[in-house]
Amino acid sequence: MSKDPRGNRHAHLNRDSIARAALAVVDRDGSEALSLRKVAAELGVGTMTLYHYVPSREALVADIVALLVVEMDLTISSGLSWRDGAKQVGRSLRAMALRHPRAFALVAAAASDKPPLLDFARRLRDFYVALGAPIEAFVEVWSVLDAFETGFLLLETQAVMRRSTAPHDELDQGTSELADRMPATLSEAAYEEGLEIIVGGLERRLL
Amino acid sequence: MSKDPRGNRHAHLNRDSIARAALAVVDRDGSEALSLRKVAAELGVGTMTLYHYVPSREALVADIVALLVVEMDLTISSGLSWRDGAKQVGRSLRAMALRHPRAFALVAAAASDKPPLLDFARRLRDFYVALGAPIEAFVEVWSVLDAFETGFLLLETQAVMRRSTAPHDELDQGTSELADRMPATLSEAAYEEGLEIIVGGLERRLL
DNA sequence: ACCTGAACACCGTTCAAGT
DNA sequence: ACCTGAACACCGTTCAAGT
Repeated sequence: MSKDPRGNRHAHLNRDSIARAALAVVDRDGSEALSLRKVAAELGVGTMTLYHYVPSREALVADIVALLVVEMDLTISSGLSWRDGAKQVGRSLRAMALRHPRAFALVAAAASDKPPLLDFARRLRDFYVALGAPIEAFVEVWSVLDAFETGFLLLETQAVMRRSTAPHDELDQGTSELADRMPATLSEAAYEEGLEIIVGGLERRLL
Repeated sequence: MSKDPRGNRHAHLNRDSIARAALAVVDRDGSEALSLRKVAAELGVGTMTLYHYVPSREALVADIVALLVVEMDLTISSGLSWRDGAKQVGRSLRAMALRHPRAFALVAAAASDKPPLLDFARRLRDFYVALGAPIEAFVEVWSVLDAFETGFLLLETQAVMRRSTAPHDELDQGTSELADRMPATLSEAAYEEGLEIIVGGLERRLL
């Protein structure tokens, strides 16, 4: 290991690069296979070196969630309505989930009152306010819409992961039929349908 | 340990009693604290004894989910409409989630194409069919409604668990305000509102 | 100053041995 | 036949020591 001018043995190592390596591990091996030891090995450093940048495994997971959440598109194109803005966010979340199906469970399980998701919620609130949505309604709108999106994408990413592994053999007929219809249902069309129902309902009721 | 007539040293031990002990551990210590070793200690048996009844930790978690899912109320009172049936199921799921806030994450993360949840999906389909809902629409209705309910209750059970621990001190003002308004929003009223929006929207669109 | 191996207290699970 | 301790291959994390 060569030393950089400041004496760091690993100049490429920092909180961000560690989070990216961790996300790569999750994308490849699944979220339950994430371990500090594996991430350290991936980066070619000793396990304990990571503790100089990240205080705990929990913090590392939060960093991964932060990395995923910045991928979301909250840009405001001119003339964007509140309805279309909400749908744009929903589609952007789905695109992120499908880019990282094995990591999405971490987003769904992340605490909504702490930095990575709470910061995102703030960005989202500013987005809605900029679109002219009444701020009082924000938390209501966000919770109902976000609940649907998280729940749906949790199901859809599960289905995506299943598709790339084994089929259902051992199950009886009636049950299998139901299971086999799920992949088709957990689709872009169903998601758009859900978005339309909820965005339409919220508008009629709150705005 | 005394022996029963059949020679079993632990007559009270079976897959169901193990699942109940495991659920008790999760309700008390949280889902991430679940371990076979702890459940065995709770039951006063050696860790390896559990393997004669449950094949793996994964199966034990599935058994816990099955235990939770049978708590749901799918009884059909006479004259029940499809709309009210859907709401009854939604309220029953919420009641279950609030009875087991620390265990609900296991339900949300459970595979929807395997026995515990798939069996429940079948019961649910029969319930909707009995209420006169068109069977073709079932998977669509179920996925949109279930997505909202799972997502919402994941947020609400998180908030419930937070309430029984520390408050938010270290966060800056604007962010805290947002976080502080969440508990009030993740309430029965918001859940009912979401149910009404979605059930109404689905009826208008599919039925 | 910066990094890290050894060690500790946990896991799930296999296997061979206890009664 | 029924049960289980010891052991293995993993964890996250502490602490004391390496350069």
